[in-house]
Amino acid sequence: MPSKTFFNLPANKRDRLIEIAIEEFANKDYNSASISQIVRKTGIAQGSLYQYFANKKELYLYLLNLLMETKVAFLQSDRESQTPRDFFTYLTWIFERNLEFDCAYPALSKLGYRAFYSEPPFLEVEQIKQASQQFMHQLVTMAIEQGDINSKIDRDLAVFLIDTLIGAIPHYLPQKLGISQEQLVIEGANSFDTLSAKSVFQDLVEVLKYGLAKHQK
Amino acid sequence: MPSKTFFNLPANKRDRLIEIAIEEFANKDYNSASISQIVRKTGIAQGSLYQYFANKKELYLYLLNLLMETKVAFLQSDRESQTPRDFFTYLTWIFERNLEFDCAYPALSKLGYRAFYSEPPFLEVEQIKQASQQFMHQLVTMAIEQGDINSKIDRDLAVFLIDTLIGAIPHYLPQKLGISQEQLVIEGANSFDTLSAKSVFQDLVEVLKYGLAKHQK
DNA sequence: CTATAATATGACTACTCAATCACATGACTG
DNA sequence: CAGTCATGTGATTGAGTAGTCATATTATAG
Repeated sequence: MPSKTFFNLPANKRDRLIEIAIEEFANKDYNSASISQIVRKTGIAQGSLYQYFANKKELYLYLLNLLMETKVAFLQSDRESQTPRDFFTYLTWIFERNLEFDCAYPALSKLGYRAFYSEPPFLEVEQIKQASQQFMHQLVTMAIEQGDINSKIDRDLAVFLIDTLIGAIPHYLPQKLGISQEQLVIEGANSFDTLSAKSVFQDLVEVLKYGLAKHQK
Repeated sequence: MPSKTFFNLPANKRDRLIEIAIEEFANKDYNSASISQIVRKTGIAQGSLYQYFANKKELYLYLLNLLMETKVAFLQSDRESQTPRDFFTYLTWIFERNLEFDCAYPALSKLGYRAFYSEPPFLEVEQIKQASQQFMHQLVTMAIEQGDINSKIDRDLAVFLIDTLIGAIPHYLPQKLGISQEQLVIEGANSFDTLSAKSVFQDLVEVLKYGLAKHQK
């Protein structure tokens, strides 16, 4: 969607623009994020940016797609993602891997949480969100077939539950582990105890497991 | 916090201002909500509004406090709220009563969801939010003492879970019951099947119950 | 009727914003 | 060298913003 000109840009200039744009949209919601600010920080002329991207929305959606691609690549890079296993073990892995991603790309992932778990500024965002929900829907369906999840349970409800919690855990984790968002962005994975984080995930998934599994009575 | 002048206002004028202001902050986040717009819609002079409220923030916090008071009054108005009972029955009641509140005060509650489940624009909002979380913390503590919740479970985690789901259910419910947000605002409680809504709540609480209760192994 | 205090008013300040455009610069080609 | 095309530039446009202030209106009291 960006213009050819954008891709002809020297890599360092392009990367710098992307990085600064991500930061802007990570720290402010779509309406408050400012093209002028991005232009000021990069040192690029305002007119130039509008030769790369038709408008604010196009830039934003480009970044959002970049996030999705980066995330898919990140998740697939882990060998373990291929090996099949019990749904709740897999879910724990998703939580852990998600956290790793957030530490590796803090600004990018913040942009994503803002996009998907606040009011989406326009339809396209909602569509991207629904695509990722559909993935969870498939997983849940498989989990039901495998017998990991009780077939009596409404699949939509299960998807809602899991998806909501995946989206909300970044609010809980820093508070629980006693670190601020800023620390996490600066120090990344070093700012907290990986084991405590994992144990939080395990506790959470445990609750989901007992809640969603087949239970007697 | 508003000025004396504000309270001296004829009731209909004051109410109209409040109503329009609530609508503005319900439909846009704090930064995008516009004082100019509120002034235009009410027909009140801009200078007048700034005699009632020192600034945008004061107006916003006034509305947020109004929400909290209204909600507390609403919940306490139900006799059932007094009768003690099992935690998960009570939780179901909270979900149901919450929905009733949302239908009774759609704009006001939307303002609240925006305030508490998006990035709070400033510290005061976070404090109000924490106050309401503390209430849930007490309930969970009691539930553990009563034996409704497994004492092995981290109370913070349980509070997080419940609070997150209470905040997220308004995203799920309209989608599940096949109605739009707008319909709900316009038609209120008539736009959906109350029984289906209740059954969604029961399913959800059931999951929480089995997830959080004492379970063998 | 007059003086004082309370309230209303909307033009105005100083600012930010997304987007545009006329022009400048550089690169490659014949 | 001239000509063409791609790209860069930042001042400008038009619209919006929160908040202020001098002035006007209204209410109250002596």
